[in-house]
Amino acid sequence: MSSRSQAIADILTRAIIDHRLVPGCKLGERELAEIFGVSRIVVRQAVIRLADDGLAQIERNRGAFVAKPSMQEAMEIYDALTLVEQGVAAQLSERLGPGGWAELRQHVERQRQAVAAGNDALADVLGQEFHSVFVRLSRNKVMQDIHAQLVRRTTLLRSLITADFDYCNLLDDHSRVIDLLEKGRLKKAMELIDTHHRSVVRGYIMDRAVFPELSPREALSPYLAGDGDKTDAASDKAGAEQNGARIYAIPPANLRRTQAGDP
Amino acid sequence: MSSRSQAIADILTRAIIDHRLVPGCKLGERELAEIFGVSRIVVRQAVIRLADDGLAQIERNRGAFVAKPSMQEAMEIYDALTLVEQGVAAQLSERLGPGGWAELRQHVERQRQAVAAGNDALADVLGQEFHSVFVRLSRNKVMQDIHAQLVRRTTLLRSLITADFDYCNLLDDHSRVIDLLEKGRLKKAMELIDTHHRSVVRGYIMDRAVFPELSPREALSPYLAGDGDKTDAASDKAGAEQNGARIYAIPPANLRRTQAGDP
DNA sequence: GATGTAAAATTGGATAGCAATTCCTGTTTT
DNA sequence: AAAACAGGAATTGCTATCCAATTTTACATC
Repeated sequence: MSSRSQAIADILTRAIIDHRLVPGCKLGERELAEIFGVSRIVVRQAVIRLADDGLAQIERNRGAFVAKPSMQEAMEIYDALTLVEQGVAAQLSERLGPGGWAELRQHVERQRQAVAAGNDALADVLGQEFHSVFVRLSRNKVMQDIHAQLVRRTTLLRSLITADFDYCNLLDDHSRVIDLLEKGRLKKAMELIDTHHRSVVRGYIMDRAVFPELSPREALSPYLAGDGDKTDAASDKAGAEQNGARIYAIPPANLRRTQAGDP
Repeated sequence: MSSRSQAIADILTRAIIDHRLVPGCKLGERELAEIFGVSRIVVRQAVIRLADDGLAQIERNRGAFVAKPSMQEAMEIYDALTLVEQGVAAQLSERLGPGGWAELRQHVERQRQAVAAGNDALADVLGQEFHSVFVRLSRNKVMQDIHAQLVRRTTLLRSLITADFDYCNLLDDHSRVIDLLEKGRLKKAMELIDTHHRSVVRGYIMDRAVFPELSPREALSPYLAGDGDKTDAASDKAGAEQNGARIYAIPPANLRRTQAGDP
């Protein structure tokens, strides 16, 4: 493995995008150091990584907190995401071979099955992953990293937001984008990507607690391997094994019946 | 000021984009700590920031080095930059008001004057800045940060590259892009952005030392405020005061007569 | 010259400690 | 009772020193 601080940064990132660490939550050095069983310095390095990623904010002499983006910043993030995905769409519409389209369709199909099976958590994750698969097909690792970062930030946004509108008309956006792109109707596809994101962001209402604020110790306990204090939080919130990858996030009630994970 | 490690990361970044610290250069903790007069830990934190930015590579138990991107990665970076700037162009063509176009033209004009005056160093910087101004007009800070990071990485690339082709036909690309966009000829403008970057990257020849490898101490001496050991490197390589901002980079001979700073 | 081994140097991390700043709390004042 | 204040507790940012693991270097051997 690389460095300890990277490992811890990864866990914190995971906890944030799982909505277990919510915006504004204090990331105290001493507390985290104790939780992870490392020195304060390692924690600090991990937090620096999070801050560079836009997931944490460091205030001098006050410490680090899970980032709490403003509505303005939320819109900018979605704008940037739209721009990136539209650009990738343009590239794919020219360059993608049959295998690529097939992979995308297969992914959508898997998600559809998950929805049909009522496995909301899985559907949620697959809905997010679609966008990553999409970008991965551009075969540009730099672009992938940028996109992944933006997606993480949109996921963070969803922690402090209630999306109280009808998601149903977004359900088929993914497959429609694929169809349009493969047919070469790029402009239409790009518009769809735009409205897709726009309708998501329009539904946002901020300044309203959506996810419960857990203490860092509660929030992080499911991710700790050895010394798992088998607290309540670990057993009833985490779980859901799929494809060898653990899926910790279970969307809360207000997102359950929808395609909420979709940026 | 924010943190000490951030300040040091900024200086190192500056030194890298000024081609004073070249790819592959070892960033030893002890050495840098001594140079900056801080503890090793602060240096490590700074280097983590650089690594997150793609400007350094950290190898476990071996230390940090200025990043040495492969040709593949170089092309991906330019592809990503193209994608971003095309996207911004599309936004600006719809949304930008007269004041914005004027600002862009004014910037180009300043660069033209610098070229005419033979101030290659300034022209170089202005050529780079144009792209940043362009993106700033999108009024999206998130996008700006992503773009700035990509520009830094292209600048890093130019450290290990010789651009031995004719830049002359790129000289007016900026103003042509402005003209096309203002006239609503978006597609043409996007093509021009693409060919602009493509012709730059096509001229690259890698695996050839372009900039001399200085020791970190030599490379960093111009940036240190107080304890400036007035070594030779400081006096003959750095300087050039302009607009209140110090411009340390003087392009070497092979880039001098061109618009080399242009990503 | 190639190879193997011991010494030196370097990294990643732990720990203890210190000045500066911020937070908290209890008291005083209005 | 509410506001203002003061001082101690807690936290951060950083230094210094130490240690194990790993890598690099130097040297000796084949």
